[in-house]
Amino acid sequence: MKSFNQSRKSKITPQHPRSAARSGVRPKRRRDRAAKQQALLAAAIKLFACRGYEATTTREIAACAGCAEGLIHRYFTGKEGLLLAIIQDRVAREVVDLNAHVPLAQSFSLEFLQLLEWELQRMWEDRDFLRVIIPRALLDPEVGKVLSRVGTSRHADAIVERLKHFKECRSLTLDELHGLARFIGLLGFGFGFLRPVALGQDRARARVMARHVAEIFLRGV
Amino acid sequence: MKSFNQSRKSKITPQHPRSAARSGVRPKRRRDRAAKQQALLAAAIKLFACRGYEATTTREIAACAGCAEGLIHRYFTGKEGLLLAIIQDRVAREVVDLNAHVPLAQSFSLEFLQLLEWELQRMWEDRDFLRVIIPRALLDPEVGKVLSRVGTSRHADAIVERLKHFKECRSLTLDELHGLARFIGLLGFGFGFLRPVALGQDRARARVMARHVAEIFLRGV
Amino acid sequence: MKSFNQSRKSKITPQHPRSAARSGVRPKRRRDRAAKQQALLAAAIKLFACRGYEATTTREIAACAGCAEGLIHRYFTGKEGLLLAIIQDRVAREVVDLNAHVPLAQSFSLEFLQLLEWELQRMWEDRDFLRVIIPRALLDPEVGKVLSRVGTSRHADAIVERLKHFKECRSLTLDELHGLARFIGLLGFGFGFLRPVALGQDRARARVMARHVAEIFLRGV
Amino acid sequence: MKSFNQSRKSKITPQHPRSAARSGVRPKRRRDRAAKQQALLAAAIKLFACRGYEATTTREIAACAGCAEGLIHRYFTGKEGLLLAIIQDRVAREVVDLNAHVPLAQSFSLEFLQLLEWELQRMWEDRDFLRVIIPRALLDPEVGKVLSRVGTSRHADAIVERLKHFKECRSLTLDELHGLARFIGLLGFGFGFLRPVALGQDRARARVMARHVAEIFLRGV
DNA sequence: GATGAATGAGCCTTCATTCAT
DNA sequence: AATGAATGAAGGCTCATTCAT
Repeated sequence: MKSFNQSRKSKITPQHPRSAARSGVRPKRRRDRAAKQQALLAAAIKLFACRGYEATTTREIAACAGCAEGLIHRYFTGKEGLLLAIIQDRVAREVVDLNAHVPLAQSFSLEFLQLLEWELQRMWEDRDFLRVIIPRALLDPEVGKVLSRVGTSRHADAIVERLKHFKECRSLTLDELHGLARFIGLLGFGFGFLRPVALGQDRARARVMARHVAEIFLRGV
Repeated sequence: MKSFNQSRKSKITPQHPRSAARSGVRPKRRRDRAAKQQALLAAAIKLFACRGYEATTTREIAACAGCAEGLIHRYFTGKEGLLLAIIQDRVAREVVDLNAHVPLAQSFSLEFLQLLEWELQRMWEDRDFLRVIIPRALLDPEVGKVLSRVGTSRHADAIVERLKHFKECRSLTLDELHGLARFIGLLGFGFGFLRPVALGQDRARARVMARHVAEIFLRGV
Repeated sequence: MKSFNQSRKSKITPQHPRSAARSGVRPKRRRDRAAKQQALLAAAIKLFACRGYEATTTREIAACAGCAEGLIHRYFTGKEGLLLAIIQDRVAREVVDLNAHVPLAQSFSLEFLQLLEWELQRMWEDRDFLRVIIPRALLDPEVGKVLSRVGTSRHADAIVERLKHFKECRSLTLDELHGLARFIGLLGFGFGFLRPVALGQDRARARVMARHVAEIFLRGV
Repeated sequence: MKSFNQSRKSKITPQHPRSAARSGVRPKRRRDRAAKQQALLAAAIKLFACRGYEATTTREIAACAGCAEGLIHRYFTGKEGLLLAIIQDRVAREVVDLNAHVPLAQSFSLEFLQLLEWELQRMWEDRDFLRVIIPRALLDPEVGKVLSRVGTSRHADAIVERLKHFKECRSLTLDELHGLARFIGLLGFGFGFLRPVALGQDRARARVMARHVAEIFLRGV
């Protein structure tokens, strides 16, 4: 009975192509290997997202990735290892820096709406990953923690830092600020992912709804 | 590579009817269709919630319900039918009447907080159902529609009606009132279900966060 | 492991309605019982013939006979007992007397053709029974013996007796006469049953073929 | 109520590859697709013949063939596919050439008896196949057609060609020649297969009967 | 190292049989 | 006595995993 993170024999060491380039020895081979691993990860996330983890067969994944079924076990020690690798791959991937892309807005309200927009966008872009990981998070607390770190608290601190710049937030405790940041994330999750993806709502409509709720919140009673 | 969920394969102790669990005594089969159906539904939702739909076997469900496997097929025409029955059962069940249980508060603020509390509570109580249905909704658009009706717009109208009683809401359009209801519902879902259940956050802490956000809103930003 | 005939607990005693009429006690009840038994036998032979023994469910038989599934077990001690009962029922049934229906022909040739015609007819009429029993006979030697007694040697002796009347047969040994009788039966079986039923050949055509072969045989080389 | 066929449920001793039957030694799985396919076909025809198609389990077939159950589905797409494969295999197999094995006899009479002998022999050799296919033909018209082609008209043409060499047949029409061939085939089927296999008659006795009929025919009635 | 053929445990489902009503 | 609801053993089949090539 192994826990989520202690992947005993896993050789998942992401094996980035460029690290192979360092040594002149057989770079082709290593590039192939890394390419196949990526192909498997991509195939797996795509199939897990649209069929579900259990309903996807390793045969399908291998076929979709264009390589042999046995590689799933060699590289990732099985189907479940592939799922772990998907998560770790996402965790390892450089999180796109909010601050580098979105300059601070002029006012608290604008900033709030801007952050919401950013979240809506991110959630939509991550939808395949979320479709895979949410069902797992509902089953396995360990996965939930990872999701929490990666998916939810990801920008939380960054958002808190940004909000601190506004006078409206001066009077808020740190706890309240975190609550606020989480709320923005929640709006993003609910209207950027859940409604369009799970509930089949039109995405544009969901976005309007999100702004609607945000505006009510900002205007106050 | 073992399972994520450490209890995935744990034996379910057969829940034999009543206290006739004394060893050696065959449980004297009874004819109680309604009771068996309920037992199966209860066992199924419990197991689906903690192991996932696919990973739960009909054998386990029957054992947990204390009846024969064949009944799943007789009553619900199979495992999938059992899932549908769980959903329909929930849909059909008279939604516990908000108004009958929670008297209107004295002020808008108190009412708002009270409704939030109610939602947090409801989401927590429904957590098993949500754990089952959310993963399905991510795979099957049809299920998504049901979840939309049941899970999201459930109390929306009732909440709107209640809010109308307060002078603070007089100036709001119906759309805005619905936005307000959605706001409460989202807080309930996010902090009453998602955070404690999926992300493993302490429930009390999640509740505090929800109140923080509500208070900021009520106080005005 | 029980043999074919020792039906230990079977109460298959054909229970003819008229034997019930003898005693004035509850004749209705007994008629019902006998009627249900006959209905079950009829339903079973029909379904066994068109779906096969294994592919027919006791549920179907009961439904087709218009009575409860449990009766199959009460009356015939199960599905297999029903099959035995079908066979015994057929064995017990008074064999239609060849001599009473078909007067001796004027010549050997006419007699031969007349007997062939009779066999073709009998086989066709018995086709449902044959469809049931032949597959069983191929599996179980005991059934084969019954079939042999009932189906093949049935008229053999009668036929031999009739053939003895013709001068053409004077020179034949008893063994040869039996061979001849079996040959007539074989023609009947092949062209009266197997070809139309198993090989899907047009019945009229099969009959013509049979006569053709018979004529060649009679004409000699 | 036990089964008709006393050996119905007897365990089939797993026929592990070669003499590696020494206990404890895992049979060192080999890749020999063609051999495994043949082993499965052989096991299936044997078991189908003695237990019947429905009563034979895929588990038994695999055990008897000394390979894994899954292969039945991989190679033949299931139990039914295995049955079809048995039929196709038989159809495809080059019919042992009558002419290559049996030289034309000196006279018509000798040729007739020789052909009869050949048919009796062939039917006996094909008995397992016939035991499998006849019950199927009684259920499925499609199978009937195959049986018709393979089992009945198989040598008809070859026989007709051979008979043409004899002066006794000069005066016969083609139709009559085919009648003659059918006569021989029917004797072969009836006395070479049906009587010994289905009716449990001694094989030698059945053969004598067949010769009696043939001799009567040859001698002229 | 890569491949995919072979394995076999375990799944959902069917259905003859039992037995409470 | 008759019913049909409940039982549970056993079936065909799938598919993650192993391992000969």
